[in-house]
Amino acid sequence: MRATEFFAPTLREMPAEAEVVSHQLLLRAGFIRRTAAGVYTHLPLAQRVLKKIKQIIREEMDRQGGQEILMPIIQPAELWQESGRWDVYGPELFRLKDRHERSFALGPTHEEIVTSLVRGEVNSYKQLPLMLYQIQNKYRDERRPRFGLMRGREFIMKDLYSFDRDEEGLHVSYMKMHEAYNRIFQRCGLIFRPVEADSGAIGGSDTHEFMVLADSGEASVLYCRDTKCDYASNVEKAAQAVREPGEKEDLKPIIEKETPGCRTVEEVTRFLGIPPQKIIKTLLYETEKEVVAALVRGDREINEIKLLNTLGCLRLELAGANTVLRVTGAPVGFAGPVGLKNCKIVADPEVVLIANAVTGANKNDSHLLNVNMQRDYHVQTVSDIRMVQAGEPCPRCGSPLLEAKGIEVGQIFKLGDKYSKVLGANYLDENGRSQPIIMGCYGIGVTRTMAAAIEQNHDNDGIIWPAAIAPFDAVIIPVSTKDEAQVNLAGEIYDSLSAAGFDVLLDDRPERAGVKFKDADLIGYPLRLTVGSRTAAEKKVEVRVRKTGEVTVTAFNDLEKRVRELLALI
RNA sequence: CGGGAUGUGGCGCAGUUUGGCUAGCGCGCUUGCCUUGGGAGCAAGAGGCCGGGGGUUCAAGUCCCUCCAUCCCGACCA
Repeated sequence: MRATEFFAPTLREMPAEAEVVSHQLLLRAGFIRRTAAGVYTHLPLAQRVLKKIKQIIREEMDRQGGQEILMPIIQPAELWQESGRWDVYGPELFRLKDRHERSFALGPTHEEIVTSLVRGEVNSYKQLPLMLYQIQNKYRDERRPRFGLMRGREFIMKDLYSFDRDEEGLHVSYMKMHEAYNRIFQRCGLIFRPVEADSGAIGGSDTHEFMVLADSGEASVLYCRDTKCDYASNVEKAAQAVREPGEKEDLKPIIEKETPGCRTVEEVTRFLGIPPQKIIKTLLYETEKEVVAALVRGDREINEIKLLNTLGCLRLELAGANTVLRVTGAPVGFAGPVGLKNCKIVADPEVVLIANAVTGANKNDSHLLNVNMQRDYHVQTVSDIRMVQAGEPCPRCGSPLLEAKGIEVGQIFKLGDKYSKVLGANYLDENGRSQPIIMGCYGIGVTRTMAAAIEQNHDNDGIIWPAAIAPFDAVIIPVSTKDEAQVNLAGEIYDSLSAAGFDVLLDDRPERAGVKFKDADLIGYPLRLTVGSRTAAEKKVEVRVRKTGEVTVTAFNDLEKRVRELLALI
């Protein structure tokens, strides 16, 4: 491809609408343009990168036995009503009507479609296992699309669905996808981690998220410092390590103490001169069924996802001031478990271990000292309901946990019979018995992976593409387009590298060298091949590695070999 | 959905407070000259329903009402 014919409109200045690096650089370097909020047009550069990512994905899906199909974006409402998600999915589902007033949705995911396909075609255990996938646009009417391609309303996703006879079969399929995902992101040149994750509303099943580590990531990941231990988890899910009971302390008599205006843990610790570890923090939550008091140590934060899973409820929110007053008899800030009635109490295991604790007295401006579980109060449930923090011991090996920010680029999920049951996707086993097909689903955000690669690989000058997904392997820059020797040599290089199978861009624009260098750095070609007066006469080429800035001079005859070597290293 | 901000040539912005006559600047774009190793220089040009609608006024980019769009923070997110 020649730059004079190539559509890659770069911008000198940073567009005002972009905040995150990947968004800024994708716009500036001429990869994308915004069409509507959260909806983008992919220009040739982006399309090239996406093609390479998709190709890697296809190869790895096929290697594990996946078969590519293409399902419709437009999905009939009936199927969604059948699965129950027409009502559950909410406003995030793009809905539309045809001229006959029939309702449709733009697919945010394809469990309904694929399950309905399989239920019609698969009847026997002999047809299982089966893995079907597609790479296609997805639609989610996000409340707030943001960060460019990181969270759009239209995005490209690979989704594979596995169909097995039983849980064992599902586990095999799941591990195949786990392996495939590791290979995919590795091949894309990304630094990532598979982490344990919360399974959300579906509950109970295994799920892993694949996180590209980058400071701009929206998710927090905890992982074991010991590289031999592979524990890594989304903070939402991270379990606290089992703790030994501390030194025994004699139980002291309970005392009520006035603590005027001390509502927060910090205020109470300062007023009473005690460490926050001695405080039981009591938070009231409302679910769709009841009011619940959640107890954690004063220096800890509640993990609402864990609490929600513990309670088995659908909705959970912090109780308002009126509810707190009604249930505890005191304003917000003085709740405690002692004497608390008409309210379920859930405690974190750490709370059990606190001897002579301080809690709210359920009375304005008062706290209780020397409170002890069993003697002074009882709880219905003891369960891990708090956030784990960096530095705490790994639940598997005890080494300290480290924290990192991650961008979720993929998730693999054991669905079980959730969709097969409601949609009636069954097969006959060897005994002629009808059984629900056991399913799994496995997604990769393709456009998000492109953005994540930039978040992880850029500098002040622009993008630094990993070679495997770069739009071109190299750019060839003749310093002066008026120097015939340079132009001819650049042309020869272009022809020979193209013939050797490389993707190369010849920057034949009649621009000054500086302009072409700046654009090359911005767009992020892994290699830059400069043909200038210094070297052209000897038929030599300067090879510059974008990532390291390293420059070497190579004879034209050795260039193909040199390029191959360098690309393999990057 | 709550809070905040912004809409003026392709991009980045000034002008709006205090209404005034022909709407500016930088970059980019076109043509010519010149230049060619890190976004050169000179000259001449093209390009604007000042987000839309309604209103106030002799007069609106500027004031009022309303709608829309976009971005940021939060809440939310199989």
